[in-house]
Amino acid sequence: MDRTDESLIALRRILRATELYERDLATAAGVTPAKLRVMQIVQMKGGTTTPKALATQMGVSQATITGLVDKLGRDGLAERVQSQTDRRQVNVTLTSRGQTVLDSAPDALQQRFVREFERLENWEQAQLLSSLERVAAMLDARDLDASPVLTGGSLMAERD
Amino acid sequence: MDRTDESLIALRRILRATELYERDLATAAGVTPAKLRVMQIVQMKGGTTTPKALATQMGVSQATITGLVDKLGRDGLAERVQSQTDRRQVNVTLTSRGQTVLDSAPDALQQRFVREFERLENWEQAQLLSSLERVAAMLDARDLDASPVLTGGSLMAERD
DNA sequence: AAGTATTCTTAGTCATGTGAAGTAAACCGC
DNA sequence: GCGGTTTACTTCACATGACTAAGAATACTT
Repeated sequence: MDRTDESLIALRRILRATELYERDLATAAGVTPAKLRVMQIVQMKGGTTTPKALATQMGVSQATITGLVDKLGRDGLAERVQSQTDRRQVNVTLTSRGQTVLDSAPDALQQRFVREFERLENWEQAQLLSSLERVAAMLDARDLDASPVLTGGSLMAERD
Repeated sequence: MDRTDESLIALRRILRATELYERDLATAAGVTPAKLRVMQIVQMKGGTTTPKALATQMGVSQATITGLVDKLGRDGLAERVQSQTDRRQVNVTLTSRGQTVLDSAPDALQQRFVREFERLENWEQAQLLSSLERVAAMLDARDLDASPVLTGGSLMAERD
């Protein structure tokens, strides 16, 4: 078996481990993965964002975000506030309960990766970082030559 | 920003890119991601496997596999065959149409990663492989001390 | 042979995602 | 400032993927 295959296998293990772990973590925190992700992004954006931004960030449609925000609202974890400057817009913010829940539900990757990573030697950390960024760039490239045509709609849409 | 954070960001980019890409690819092939995954695993296992093995491999319950195999059957992409040796067991195989579809829907990671990977210098490949395996080991539950219980039902979330 | 364990399916439920169609506000050209 | 277009979001109907609980059939163990 060559290195390409082995690398792919390692990559799949990473994806799989993360996916499974995220599910469990969300269950433990009493929120579903998608809702947790929304809350994390809201926090990351400084405590308030629009559905539009959430949809872009998460790579899903606005309709999906509407549903998630509805549920977060019902759970008392987030709120909608009409924007003053543009009344079409809605700002999503966390309630204090939402904050609490979020703080108690550490990020899946965070939890699992950080602990191990910080245990490594300096040079190892440097090498891992460099490799991960390399791989990310390889996968994330939006300017793929001869990229296979995928779906209708703008696939090459967004990033961050 | 320190290396830990940067590494996490890179890791997330990898996860996100893969997730989005997989969706598009499955859509383009006319199958859903989960069904595609099932077909890929069947092929990987040499053309036939049991639901049990699929469930384990995918990290999902058997009931889920039953549903997916039902749908693949309805679509004419896979078939169930009673095992001769153990009549509780079922062997899932691809139909020839299933084969065709699978061949025309290259693996998401494959597609995107291989092309870039094989372009790298020898030493770079070696380093990436080593790093990826390292990260996979870090994330993989099996290798974690005090790993949180992952299986169904109650999860005692541990906090550091 | 009886009891237990394993493999799979069925049934019911829930979460996540979509597209299409609708509403309301903002923007643009004149 | 009016009319048309674009943008931001919601609603609705529906597909997919996942779970648990319970059941049926077969195999294994003592």
